[in-house]
Amino acid sequence: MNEITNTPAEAAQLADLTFKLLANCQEKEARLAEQHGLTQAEFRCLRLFGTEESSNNKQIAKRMNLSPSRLTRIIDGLVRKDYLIREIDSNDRRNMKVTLSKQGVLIVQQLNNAYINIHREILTDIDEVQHKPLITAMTHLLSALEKWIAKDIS
Amino acid sequence: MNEITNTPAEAAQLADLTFKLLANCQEKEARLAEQHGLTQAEFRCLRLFGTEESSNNKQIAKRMNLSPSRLTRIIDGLVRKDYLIREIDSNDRRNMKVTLSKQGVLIVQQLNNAYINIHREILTDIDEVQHKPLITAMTHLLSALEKWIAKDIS
DNA sequence: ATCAATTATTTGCTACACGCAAAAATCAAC
DNA sequence: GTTGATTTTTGCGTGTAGCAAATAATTGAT
Repeated sequence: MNEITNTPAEAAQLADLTFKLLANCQEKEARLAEQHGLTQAEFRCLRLFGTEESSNNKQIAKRMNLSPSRLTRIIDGLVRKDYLIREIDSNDRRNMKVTLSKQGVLIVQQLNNAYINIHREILTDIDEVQHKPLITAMTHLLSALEKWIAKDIS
Repeated sequence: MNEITNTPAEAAQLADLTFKLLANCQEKEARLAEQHGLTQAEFRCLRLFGTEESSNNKQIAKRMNLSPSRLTRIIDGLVRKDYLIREIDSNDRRNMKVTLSKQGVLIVQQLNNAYINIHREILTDIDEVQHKPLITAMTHLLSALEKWIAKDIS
């Protein structure tokens, strides 16, 4: 059991901040996805896919923290929209080799640019000397959060 | 049109951070909700409800950024679980007056404590001198994000 | 006082998000 | 070659969410 000694006020503030931040980030992602005719799941899949060569269903599912069956259907949608190509892996015919199509590569680039632009815009609204502290602080928060989540699979 | 002058590297880092933070916070909320036998929507509703006296369907929907019809069903669930009481407002019989039950008050307290405890735990994992900068930075980020979202209803 | 417009809630319908369990196909090992 | 493990897919149930129509109540104009 960890000893917890910091002031509760700070924890309460942080709780409130992450709660509100979560809602706003969700909204932000939903908007961006919609602007590109994608569902949120498809958006996340493409973004996580990134420039990765190719992968099979199960690997992507694991990285996205989703069930393989869910992934099948997300990829269904992206194949229907001609962003992904799904073909049987000739080495192991149980696997589906999933690859970005030409259009897929294109939209991933667009998506990344748009996503980064949003954050560039957001940064213009924050005092420049705060930028590095913000990124440092959030990096710490993220790793602490990841640790908490990993731990709590009790 | 705003001029955008900051370094793209920072924007890309921030994009990556908020993307990952979103996924992790979602996971965190889902866990907490599940531990209390609530769906995520119910969790958010109760948390937003907080210690507020009472409210009607539409007001809650507006605050939660959901449609009134969606709210009807979320409240349905919370009434079935005996956390909320729904009765006709005698002043205006079109309104439903929604109030926390005794059990409701209790679980909201539990929920808040648990939520704050998580963040207290997370803070123990971050250098103490970083706490205030973290909160300051995230407050700025949140207000910048809120501004971006409000603006972009173009 | 009555009737039309407005407002709040609910219900039916639809679409997406997600996981579990069973089925189908393939591989691996004996 | 049969058995067991692995990958994907399909069916089904549940949760999330909004829109449009139906219902009920209020308000306002005549």
